[in-house]
Amino acid sequence: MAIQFELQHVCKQTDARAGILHTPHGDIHTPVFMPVGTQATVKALTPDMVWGLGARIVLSNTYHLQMRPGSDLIQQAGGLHSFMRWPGAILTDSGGFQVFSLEGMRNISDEGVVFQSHIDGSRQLFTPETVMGIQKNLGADIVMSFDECPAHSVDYDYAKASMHRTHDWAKRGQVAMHDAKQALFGIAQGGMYEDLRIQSAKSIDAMGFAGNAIGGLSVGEEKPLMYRLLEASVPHLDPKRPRYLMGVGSPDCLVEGVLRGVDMFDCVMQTRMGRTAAAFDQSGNRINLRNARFARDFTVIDTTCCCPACSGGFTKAYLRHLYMAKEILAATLVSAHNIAYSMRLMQNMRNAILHDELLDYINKELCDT
RNA sequence: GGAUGGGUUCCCGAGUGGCCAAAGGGAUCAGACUGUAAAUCUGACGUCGCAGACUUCGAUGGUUCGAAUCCAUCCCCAUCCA
Repeated sequence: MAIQFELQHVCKQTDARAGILHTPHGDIHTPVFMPVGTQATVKALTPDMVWGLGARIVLSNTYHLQMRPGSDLIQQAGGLHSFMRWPGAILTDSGGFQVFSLEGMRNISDEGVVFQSHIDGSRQLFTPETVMGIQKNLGADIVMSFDECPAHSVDYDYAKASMHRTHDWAKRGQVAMHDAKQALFGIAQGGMYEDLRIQSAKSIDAMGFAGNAIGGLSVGEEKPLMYRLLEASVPHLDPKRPRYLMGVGSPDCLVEGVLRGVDMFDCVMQTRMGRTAAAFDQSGNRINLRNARFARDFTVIDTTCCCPACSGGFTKAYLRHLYMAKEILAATLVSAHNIAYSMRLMQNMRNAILHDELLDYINKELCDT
């Protein structure tokens, strides 16, 4: 087996779980937040910084790397780990999300998706089979099924058809992917419809993937709806295998996801915010470091944080100055901070789960949630 | 002292009789950011307000129904000549 999931403990107060994901590139303690490095880099950070923040697995992206520099080049470089010099585990997303985000430049059919490259406009055909081939070249520890991530506004009929297509693609991907060193995860969809979500979770789970993901959430819907759909899905996903909520990672969503039994999360928010002057404060609220009120604030973002920005003594006034001056160090420091915040939140929740006191922890430390 | 070109809302800069509270940049202020087409995007930016009103284009005076735009005088800036 490429990976093995060891379920260590289920919290007695909640559905939250603690576990260890054993991968060819090391063990990952769950629940886990995975920083995103779409283009074979966690933006603004060096691999050793990412490692120093406690990350042992990062994401990368099939579509983006195939468009540039090409998966054959990366294979030639010895695979993605070697190419980007990341010693930990890697999960590659299939490009399913790009089907959604590049809307207007693609055409979906049952066969696959014809994309227009956002780089040079060239026509590209992505099918479950080609996507598996690309991911094989990249060589990540965990690879994702090619799925369709429909907009949250799609009607029932479309969501249903899209879900069936995603199931079909999942099966085809499974047939196409038979690399013993790579674990394939399936992705449940179902739009904003509870019955479809349940049906999809059951179908994907039954296909016997190494792990199960829930996709298509946090695409613009209200949070209570997202939580409801999550609650509908998770019980139908095998507890012995890891559960991955894709693309979700704001502090409140991390907590809500863990509470409902999710093990893995990823999100671009931490690093994007770092580049756009937003930071998580000690309570997980966003602050805008460009605000004039920080001009003479000579305190760090969070005195309890051990990230390079906070432990290094970089004050909010200094960070604001860097943003105003468009200095790239700001992106580095605050991206690191935001990831550190998320890693620490997950670590704390994990500890609480192991002691059957997750609710106590949440009530005590995160009363906002 | 002479010649020429200029002085526009925080800055740069368009505008040469009404469609001008005045293009466009920048700066500033605020907001957004969830499997990254994002070091990006959106809004505000003379004053008070809901429509609307009021005060602005170096200064003062004038022409005109109407002036940032035309005229007169003055003040300042740049370059060149003495």
